[in-house]
Amino acid sequence: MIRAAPHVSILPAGRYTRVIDLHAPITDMTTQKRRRPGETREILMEAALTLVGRGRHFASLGIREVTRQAEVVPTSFYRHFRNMDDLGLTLVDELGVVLRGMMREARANVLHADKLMDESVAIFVNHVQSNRNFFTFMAQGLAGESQAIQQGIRNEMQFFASELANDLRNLRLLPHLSDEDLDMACELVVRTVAFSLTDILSISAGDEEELGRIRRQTTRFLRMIFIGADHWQSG
Amino acid sequence: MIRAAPHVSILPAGRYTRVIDLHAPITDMTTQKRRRPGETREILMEAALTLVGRGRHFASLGIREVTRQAEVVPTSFYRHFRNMDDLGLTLVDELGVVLRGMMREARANVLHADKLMDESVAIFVNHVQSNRNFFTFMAQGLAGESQAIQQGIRNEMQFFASELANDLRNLRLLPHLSDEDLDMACELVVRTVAFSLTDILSISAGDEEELGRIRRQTTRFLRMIFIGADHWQSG
DNA sequence: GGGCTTTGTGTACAGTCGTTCACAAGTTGT
DNA sequence: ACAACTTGTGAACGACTGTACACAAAGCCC
Repeated sequence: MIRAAPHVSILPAGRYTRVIDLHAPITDMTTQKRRRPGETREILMEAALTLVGRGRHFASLGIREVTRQAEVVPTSFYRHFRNMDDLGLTLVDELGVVLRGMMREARANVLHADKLMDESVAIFVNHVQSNRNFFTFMAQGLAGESQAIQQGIRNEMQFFASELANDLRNLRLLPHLSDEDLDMACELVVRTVAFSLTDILSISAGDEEELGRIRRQTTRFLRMIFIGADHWQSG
Repeated sequence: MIRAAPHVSILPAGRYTRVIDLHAPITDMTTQKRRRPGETREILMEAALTLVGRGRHFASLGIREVTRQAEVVPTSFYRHFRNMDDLGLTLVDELGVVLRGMMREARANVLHADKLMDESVAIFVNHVQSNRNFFTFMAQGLAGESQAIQQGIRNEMQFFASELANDLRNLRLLPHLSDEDLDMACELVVRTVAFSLTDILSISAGDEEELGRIRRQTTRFLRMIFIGADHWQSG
């Protein structure tokens, strides 16, 4: 187990204020305590994601560690979550929001069937880069410790696949495929992209060259799958 | 973080003997201490795998926890491994052995091209079932905490893919594919199978019905990829 | 037999963990 | 305005953590 070095607090033990709001009305700073409702909750989730993005595995995070990163007292955690699993499930929910946003963007931008794959892969890669921590959490969760989180992420992926199948149906691509076969093909697509996710996450954040390689490889994977689907005959 | 219930030791603190060897020469049991060289090392690795198989994530395992499962005193750990990462890397090495065994069996049994996929998938599923803990460790490691373990597993997969490409070349399947394209297709195959691995691990051990569904789905995935590869034209 | 090396053991220490509790401060409802 | 509720705080607990050290027992080499 990799443990962080013993924590040496520079700040005095006590109340922390996360940001200094310059626009706040002038009040007695020493008595200011309350945040926007739900803000601490978000801060805790953000803190967990930050630690995950820093290389830690979600399964190895502890309550104290998260609250420390969030600059909140450990007891505060229980005001918002029952345990780390609970926090993880909430993260899965937000992951769903991120994925839906990605889907929306893909639907809006991918207009020409001939560039469908290049553009979709590009959108995916961009979303992964701008939500790196979220996607790291997703990749970890697929083989994670909590059955519930695992199932949640799996559900998100299946939903994504079925939406993709709907879109392809509407676009009249692969028209000779039965609904079932189209679902299958889309499931394969989503899995392939999800695996590329781990490729992206394994390279350092700014390595454009390697990123291009992954982008090309993923596109070729998808192309091969689509060719297979195009020549597929059910039975 | 999910913690086990506080450990209550039933045995008195002290030396433990893993198995009572009835065929051992009669000796003073109180002075028997030495094991077969390297045995404790194996016991520790086995203990880690057992915990992983029991649902824990490798990243969340601690030295004390592993030694407790191994029925060995915590300090013994350091006689064999520098830390948990070190143990993990050794597990990756053994994982390679398991994978090579699987490859050997596939090569020996898959003689007819027409049944290639069904038989290969069956062999894979069998190996996963008889080495469940190892494969769970593999699935976890793909998005794990340790970069080194992650890279190790990735390397094993790439080696597997390149061996598969060699076999397909020798079998004169997909003869029109360039070496590069064949490698690509095999990489996609290995990834697809690896993802099915997480499916298998997510169902309960004896669920034959669900297992059959996964087997069928994986076979269909592979068939689609091969059809795609068959109609692939490089460029 | 005597020394050297390897392996397992017991003790110990300082630090971290999850969780409980009583209390303070702010928010909301009336 | 006052009560009820929600949220943040600090101290405290017992258990567990990784790791260091000195020592004992067994195998190995000469």
